[in-house]
Amino acid sequence: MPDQPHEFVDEVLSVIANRGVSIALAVHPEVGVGLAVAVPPPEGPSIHDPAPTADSSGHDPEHEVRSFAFAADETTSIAILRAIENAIRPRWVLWSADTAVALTRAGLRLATCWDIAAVHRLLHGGWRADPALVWATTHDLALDTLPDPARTTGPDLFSQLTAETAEGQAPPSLSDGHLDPSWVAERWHESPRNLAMWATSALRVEGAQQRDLARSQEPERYAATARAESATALLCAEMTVDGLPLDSTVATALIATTVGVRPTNEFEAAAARTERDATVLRHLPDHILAGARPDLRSPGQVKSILRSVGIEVPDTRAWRLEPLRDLHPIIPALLEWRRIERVSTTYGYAWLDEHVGADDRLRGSWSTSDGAAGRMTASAGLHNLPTEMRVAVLAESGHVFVRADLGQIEPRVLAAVSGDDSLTRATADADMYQPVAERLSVDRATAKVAVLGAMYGQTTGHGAAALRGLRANYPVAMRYLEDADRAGQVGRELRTFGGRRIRMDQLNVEGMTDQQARARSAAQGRYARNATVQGAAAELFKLWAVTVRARGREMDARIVLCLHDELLVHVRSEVSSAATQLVAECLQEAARRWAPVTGVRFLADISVLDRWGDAKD
DNA sequence: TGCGGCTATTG
DNA sequence: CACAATAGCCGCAG
Repeated sequence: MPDQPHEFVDEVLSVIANRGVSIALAVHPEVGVGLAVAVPPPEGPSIHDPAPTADSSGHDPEHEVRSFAFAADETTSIAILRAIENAIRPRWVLWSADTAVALTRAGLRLATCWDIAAVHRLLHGGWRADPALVWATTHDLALDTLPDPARTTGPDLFSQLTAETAEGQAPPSLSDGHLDPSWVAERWHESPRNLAMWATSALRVEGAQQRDLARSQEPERYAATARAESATALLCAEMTVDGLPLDSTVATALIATTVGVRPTNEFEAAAARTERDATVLRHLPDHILAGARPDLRSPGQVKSILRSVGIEVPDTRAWRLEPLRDLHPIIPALLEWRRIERVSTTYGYAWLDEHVGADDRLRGSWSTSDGAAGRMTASAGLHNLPTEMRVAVLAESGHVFVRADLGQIEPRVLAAVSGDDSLTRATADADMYQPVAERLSVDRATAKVAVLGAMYGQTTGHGAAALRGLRANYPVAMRYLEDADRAGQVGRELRTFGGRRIRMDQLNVEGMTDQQARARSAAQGRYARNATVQGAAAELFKLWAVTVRARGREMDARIVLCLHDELLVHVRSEVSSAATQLVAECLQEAARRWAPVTGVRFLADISVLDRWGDAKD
């Protein structure tokens, strides 16, 4: 047992010589490092084993799992991992992206990984992907017998069993096969030895996921998606830690022009609120104001006060009130109040205080995929920052943003995943709605609405006539969408092009009227129809992003924002043209790897900016 | 206290 | 108000 970090590294590397091998990792800042790796036996494959059968881990049964443990503080742990990373660049197997966030915070940015949770979400859909569930799924255990972590009394309940496993290499599982909940909660980091066993469990799960991918409908493509998802988890960890450069002075000024100067205490804040409400309430007759003051934040009360001035509306959404502007002065006053109230509550001083650090970085947490079609998600308003606020997103001194967005990504992706030759030919045009319009003998706007309507499942309105034209001219693509729609309507399982499972388990029509059930079924159809396109677009986008991350490392290009079809890369000013070229090349590389045969053209609009808000669309 | 509904923002 | 997301507030059930 080595007691110096470099001896430990040497021992690990003496066992793992080849680059790119999978090493499972469990790490804790106060405990140390645990590693596990599958290695071939030293004498080579044995010849006397008559019929080697793949075990549940999915790894070659000839391979022996070796585990390593080292007690260390956080700094030493990071140094060890960095030495191994630099020597052989392994594919680090992680239980989840939490580990990647912790390592990134500590200054270690891994090149590649296998994110067990992300791969689980890819293969099985849904959001939950904790070790207990993933373990049970990969071991074909019944999910209804999953131990409830909340009701577990701790180690004492299973002390005999865990004492036994602590001596050997067996993963910490119960007699029924489920992961021991006390390990999931606490015990995994009680000692370096436990970390090594926890890593061993992770390695078995990774092997099982590889096995499941190998047996899937499209083994190579789905496995490629799993690797890209894992790399995306590393990118998300970095965006979570780094944040988005934001000039808080500019942001503060913007907020001030809308809601006024920052209140210095609760009293001032309340007074400003009352004053704001009064700009609307003064348009009301006295007898309404005589009772309790109406609450403008309550949609029901807004409806009643509008009724009191003779305006009857089914709801009070802005788009519905907008045409009624001239009917009564309270309408424009209310719309303006809503705009200001919105800034005040969601993108005001509280938002600034909570999410923007002293280093002028806006930080939210990023996740690799939502629970549905697989797009990335972000909190802290990173994905829905009002366009006016984007002028505050400012590159650091000596830096610029390279901003790139994919043009017409969803219809191009539809052409690729459906394999529609006619639609693929249309993608040769930089504006693919133009050739579609010519083919349908309609104007461009109509063609665009029709194509989008087909992907969203719209069946009524102006696009309806053009929809028939689409079916006649692009039958393969339209059939692809209609097949997905039908599957969704009856709750049949569906996967995106890259293999993401689209869950359809919310088919609960109990207690519904026939009409409600039909509406639900139609909604699921639209959902499924769109998820195949939106999900596949997300797969291409993520592959593009992680390619930029990998290739941009040398010039220290940092992706600071991902917005479904848009990338914002923060780079030193002197490499801006190299970075621009890189982003363009990475798109072509990603497209080639994602859909190597279809010949669909993908394009990006790329510009160099100081401020995100200077982007021209 | 938790959750559905309403509203607003984005792609 | 087609498809998706996050977020804040209100009203109501438990």
